[in-house]
Order: sequence, then structure tokens, then C-alpha cells
Amino acid sequence: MSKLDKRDEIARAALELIAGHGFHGAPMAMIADRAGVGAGTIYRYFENKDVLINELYRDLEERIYPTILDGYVPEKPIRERFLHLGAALLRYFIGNPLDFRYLEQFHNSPYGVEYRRDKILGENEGCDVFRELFEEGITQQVMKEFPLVILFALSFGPLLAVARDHILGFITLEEMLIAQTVEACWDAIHK
Amino acid sequence: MSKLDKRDEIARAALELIAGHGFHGAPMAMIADRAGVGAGTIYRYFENKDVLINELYRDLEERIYPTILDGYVPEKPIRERFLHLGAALLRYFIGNPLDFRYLEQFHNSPYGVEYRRDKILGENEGCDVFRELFEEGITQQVMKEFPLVILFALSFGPLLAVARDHILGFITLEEMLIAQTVEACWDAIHK
DNA sequence: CTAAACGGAATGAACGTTCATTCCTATTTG
DNA sequence: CAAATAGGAATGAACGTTCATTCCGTTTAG
Repeated sequence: MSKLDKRDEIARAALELIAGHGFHGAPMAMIADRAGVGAGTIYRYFENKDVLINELYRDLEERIYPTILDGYVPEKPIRERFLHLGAALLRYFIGNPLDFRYLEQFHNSPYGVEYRRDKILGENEGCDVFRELFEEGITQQVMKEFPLVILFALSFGPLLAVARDHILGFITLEEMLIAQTVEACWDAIHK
Repeated sequence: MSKLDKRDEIARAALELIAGHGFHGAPMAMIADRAGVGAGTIYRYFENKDVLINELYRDLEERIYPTILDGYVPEKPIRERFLHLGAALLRYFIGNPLDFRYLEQFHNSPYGVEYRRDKILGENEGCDVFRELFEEGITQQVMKEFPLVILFALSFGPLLAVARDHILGFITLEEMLIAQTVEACWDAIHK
């Protein structure tokens, strides 16, 4: 197994276990077992568990962005772009439940709170597509004049909630329902 | 200190610590310290930590319900009732950040998932006000014909998200913004 | 005086991390 | 070309710490 493969094996094992059982339900020894490496080997690739957890999140972000930006046309009307992004995000979550569960674990932990604090209060460079879309929506008077965080809440709040419900098996989201849900989110934010 | 007082002290201490640092950042010894009791004493009131965590959640539910139902008039139009419940809930969260943080910790943990599974798949007897409101809204054709879980997601998703943003200090929700946010949620679900 | 309540030290399981050792591959040497 | 050597990668037992829970001597209440 090459060096990169091994890093990937460890990352995959950690993602699976953490997504399934949370940070505290995924001891390093268990991650090592599932990755097929020795416990100490993990520390050749990740300085410690905190670093591992944060790097997994960066990896995940880098997988999501290209996916939802695929087919995104900045010239189209705002509504259409919003519907595209929302549906693409929802589809990604449904198609990659482990990524979604990990994302949720991360967000609802001190890691995620600190991360978000940096993003929102610092010079935010991430979530640019959504940010730009919302800012454009406000200046063009097609969206309600809410602070950005509220527009985020009105959009992502429901999307994350329905993704969670789908993945936990409380509902089955097929393509029609996805579109309708994202449209309902649009109803919440548009003027 | 009376027996009931002591139970309450333990519950309060546990709520504070868990709300602030999560389940794993609130060891029993620390809870005992803050409650001003011995570590062993906790086990006279709660069988173990799991039971403590679950009972805290039941206590919390019983505090929330009366609060948001205060001033709720079942005879009023659906929209008005929804706005009342949404705003009352948001106000409760903002006014009781510890309760809110605890609720979030609980929901995003195996405890909460299991709890929700029972609620949704079993013969649901909780969240009755909201459930009835949504069912009435659908039959009266004032709400979109979505499955209940989606209506819940469209309503609570944003509310929980903005409450979190307020409590973490990312935004300041004053009365005007609360009303506008809940109205935006209504826009998402009404026909 | 007795029985229940209490406190906090003791216990053992579980965890993240370390490190002395082994393994593997590539390079050097004869 | 084969054998010897070197050195980074990998290993997993061991360590120190933390935690939930138990245990038992002490205090309190009736």
C-alpha cells in the first residue's frame, strides 16, 4: 500500500466510525483496526486526533464544493441558481450519508463552533457561492433584507433537517420532494 | 437542603456543564462539585449518567411546553397560531440559552436520535400542538401538502439555526427580527 | 438508637499517545 | 550478482490520565 493510500485508508476508516458513532465512539485503536494499520501508524499521518478530525472536515469540504458547483451557471437568474445549489447540496448529502453525518458531528461540537466563529467573524473566504448569491439577491431586491446569517439559517436549516430525516430513515426523499423542499426554502427567503 | 432541592441542584449543575461543554466535557465528579454534593450522592437520585441525561431532557420539555402554550388560542387562524408558537419558542431559547444548548447537545447525540425514532415511528404523543397545527393546516388547504417531517424541518430548522446563531453571538435577535424570521418560516410552509 | 443519606477515596475500564522494536525496501559493497 | 547495510515506516504493548461507578466509614434525621 502506498503512502497516500494509507492516509486515505485511515481517513476513510475515521470518517466511517465518527459518522456512525461520534467522536467519542471512535477511539483511535478502533480507527486503526478498521484501516488495517497499527495504532501508532495513524500518528505518522496525523499529529493527533484533533488534527485528524479537522483534516477530515477540510477533505470533506473539498469534495462537496466541486459537486454542487457542477452545472452552476452564474449568469442565470438568482432563483434558478438558488434552486440548483439547494438541490445539489441535498442530493450530495443523500448520496453521501457518511459525509453528511460527519459534517453534522463536526458542526455540533466545539470544533465546528470554533470553525464557524472564524468563518463568520473573520474575513470569511468560504461559502462564497452562497454568500455572493445572497448578497446579490438583496441588492437586486429579490430577497428579503435579512442579515446573512438569517438567510443562511432559512436555507440550510431545513435542508440539513430533511437530509438528516432521510438518512435516519424517517422519510424518503425522491427527486420531486427534493425540488419542492428547496422551492419552499426559496419561498422563505424571496421577497 | 431538602431531598427535592438536592435533586434540582444536581440537575441544574449537570445542565449547565453539559450545555457548556457537552456530555463528555461534564464528568460526574465535576457535576457533583458544582452541585455541592459528593460524587456518590448523584447515584442516589439518578441510576447512572444515561438516566440523568434523559431525565434532564424530560424536565426541559416540561418547562418548554407551558411557556410556549401560554397565550395560545386554538380558535385563532392557523397563521396566527403558527406565528405565536414560533416566536414563543424562539423567545424561550433566547431567554434560556442553557436549555437550548442542552437540547441541541441531546438532539445531536445517540440519545436524541433514539428518542426521535420513538417519537416519529411509534405512536407519537409529543409535539402535539405543532402536529395538530400542521395537520389542520393541510386539511384546510392553507399549508403545502408536505409530509409532516418536512413541515417540521421547514419550521424548526431555521428557528433552531437562528437561536444557535444568537446564543453563540453571531447575531442579535431583537423582537422585530424574531417576528420577521418566524414570518419567513410561515412563507416556507403556507400555500 | 437506628436506618437512611451522604461524601469522597478507591476501583477498574477505556482512552489518546508514546516509543523501543521490527519490518521492508533501496542502496552500497565486495 | 549476492550479501550486507542503512534508514525510514510501521507496529502494538505500555503508560499516564480520565472517567463512571462502587464502596464503606461518617453524618444526619426521625
